Amino acid sequence: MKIKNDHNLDFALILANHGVSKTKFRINLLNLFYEKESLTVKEVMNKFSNLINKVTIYRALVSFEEKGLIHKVPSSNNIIRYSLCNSDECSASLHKHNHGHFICNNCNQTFCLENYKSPDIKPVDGFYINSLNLILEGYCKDCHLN
Amino acid sequence: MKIKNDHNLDFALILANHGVSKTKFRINLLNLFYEKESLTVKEVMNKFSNLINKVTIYRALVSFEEKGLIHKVPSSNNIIRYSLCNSDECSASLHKHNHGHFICNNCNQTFCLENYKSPDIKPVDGFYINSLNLILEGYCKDCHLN
DNA sequence: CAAAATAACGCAATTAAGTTGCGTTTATTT
DNA sequence: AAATAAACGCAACTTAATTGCGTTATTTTG
Ligand SMILES: [Mn+2]
Ligand SMILES: [Mn+2]
Ligand SMILES: [Zn+2]
Ligand SMILES: [Zn+2]
Repeated sequence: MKIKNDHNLDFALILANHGVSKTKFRINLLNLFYEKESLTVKEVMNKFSNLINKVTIYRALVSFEEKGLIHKVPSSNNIIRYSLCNSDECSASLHKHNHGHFICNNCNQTFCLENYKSPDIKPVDGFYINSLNLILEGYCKDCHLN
Repeated sequence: MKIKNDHNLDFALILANHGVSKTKFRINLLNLFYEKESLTVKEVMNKFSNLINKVTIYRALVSFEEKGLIHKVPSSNNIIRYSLCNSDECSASLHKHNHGHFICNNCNQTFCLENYKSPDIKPVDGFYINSLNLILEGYCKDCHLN
């Protein structure tokens, strides 16, 4: 029992429970997702000071996604963002959050908007639904002023 | 008064009203948006049989967007989609639709889901909101079977 | 309506996100 | 500890998106 991170979580154990190999990098990557609401490949690269090969990051993200640890967040630019799955609301094959997410079109940070409740997922004739996301975009406090 | 399209609309006039130059291509492009729920650059290119330079398409889409004719549709892949603004719900600076949109992760078609009502836009402390989108993703009827 | 001004267009070159193959290293299983 | 499987790094590649610039089409003005 040697957990020493800001979340009192055993990230190696979480990885193991999801069938993901617990390498140093992947443990740190999972930790990172607990610190930031959402991440892009570039943001991960910067966080690791470019010491990790970008291909490794891409493949780790795909692996995390396949094993139900993270999911993609829709946005209007052409950069893929990932966000930690909420164990209450997400399963490996059906992702939703009960609240909206705000994406700043300048700094690209994302923020949870607890005020915005997203509708429940209900089946629709002939559509196989994998995810539901309520996306708000615009400028955050910092970026609006500039 | 020589309007001969499937929508009984004078696309040249609409362009003029929005301050967009009415070239043959842009008239046809606007027409195209009235036929398809959403479009990517590649889809536009194919519709014009690759006769229009892709840079021209990119710049026309940016122009349409700036003038409030179309807006981006968030998605989880890295390809930008545009959709016609709804004059009832969209303004040049604030875009929303009152219903969710479904994106097929295989054929990339989009479908309006009138059953899914999106919440109203309400101001949030320190956030400047430009758009609200309710995005559902998965597989459409055709692509689910394959 | 013709000239001047402005906006759109096409082409070539570039940037940057994302992917693939393969040999090597690290982790997991037996 | 040996065998198996997964992760990693590097180089090369693909493709979406952007930029510069000279040319052509549209719009504005006298
Ligand atoms: Mn999820
Ligand atoms: Mn709109
Ligand atoms: Zn911002
Ligand atoms: Zn489909």
